[in-house]
Amino acid sequence: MGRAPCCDKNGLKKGPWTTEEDQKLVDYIQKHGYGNWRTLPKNAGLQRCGKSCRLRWTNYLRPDIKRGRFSFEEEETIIQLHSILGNKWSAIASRLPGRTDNEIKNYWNTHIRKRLLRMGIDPVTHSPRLDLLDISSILNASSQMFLGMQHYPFVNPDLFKLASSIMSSEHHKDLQKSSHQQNQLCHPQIPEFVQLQDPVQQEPACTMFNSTPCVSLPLTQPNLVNADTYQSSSFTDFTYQQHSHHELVSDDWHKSGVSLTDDCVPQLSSYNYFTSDDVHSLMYPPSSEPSTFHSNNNCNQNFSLASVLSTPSSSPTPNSTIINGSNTEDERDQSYDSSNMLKFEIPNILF
DNA sequence: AACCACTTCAACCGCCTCCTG
DNA sequence: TCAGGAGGCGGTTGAAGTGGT
Repeated sequence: MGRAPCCDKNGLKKGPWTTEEDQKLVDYIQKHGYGNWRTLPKNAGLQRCGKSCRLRWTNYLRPDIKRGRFSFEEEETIIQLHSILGNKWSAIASRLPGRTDNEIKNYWNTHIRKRLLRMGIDPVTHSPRLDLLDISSILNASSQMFLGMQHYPFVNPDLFKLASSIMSSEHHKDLQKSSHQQNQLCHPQIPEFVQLQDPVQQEPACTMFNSTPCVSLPLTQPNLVNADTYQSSSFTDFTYQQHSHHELVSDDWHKSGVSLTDDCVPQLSSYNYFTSDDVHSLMYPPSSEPSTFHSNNNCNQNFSLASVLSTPSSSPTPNSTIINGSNTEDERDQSYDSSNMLKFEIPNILF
């Protein structure tokens, strides 16, 4: 359907807001509250589009906005949530009190994204950039991709619970629509939002079990399972990609050492953590050749391209550590060295 | 001091979803 | 059920700021 402009653009001011305009908007909202942005500018005596007023209020004038630098914890949270939610800036912002989606989006694009790229990490997938790796080795290894699944590190459970709750609420209605169909196939204890069906294919997008598609996940967004489930399954974005394009049948799970519970939940045996040396070798490789990334441990076929890792004590200091502004980019890079964020390893099978 | 390149971020644009009549 | 409006969201832009020469 056609969509009329949100406002008559003729005679409406654009561009930076003046202090007078800000004051008018603040005064009006303090007296009458916000809402009905279409009529608000007229009532407030502003020659502005309602959308412009809303944006100005939500991104700048709102009294609860936290201005200033992002703390280390905030940045860590952004990265972890982004690895799960993708560019859902509003969802990410909802978990960072005082921060707006616009601010987080800008910060991601101007700081975090660049840093990840410098580190050879794809900011979209949170995986090592494949264009920097030996593709042939990767292809050869792809058939063994699932063998090391039991060694995946896992997303910080707390963060994952947050993300799960976000996505759960966001997709609640959609899930209500589709879940009853899937429920016939799945165990009743399977949370609704792991039973999504690919709306396009009309078949499970990620069938994990060949005969009984208990868990199917949408292709249009990162894998997301219940937080409690995730503590024992630990998908990464990389595995998501693989699973999305290669149906994972039950044999794969059995071969990989993943046991299936009655709840159709894969059980993983252990979590992996990484030493700071491992991270350092990744972030500061001896040469620009990505293939020189060394596999740090003795777990053969250990494929842990985790974008977000468990950070139970992620904060390097008891108090928030400011990493934006006063610190240089290099210093900020190094600050990751002392945390276990952004740690992943290249499996031996890729060499 | 002037110029240029680069970075930052507020603001805009257009699309999408939800709500209402 | 559907059309249309309102609000929300993510991508993009461009002015202002900053640093280097």
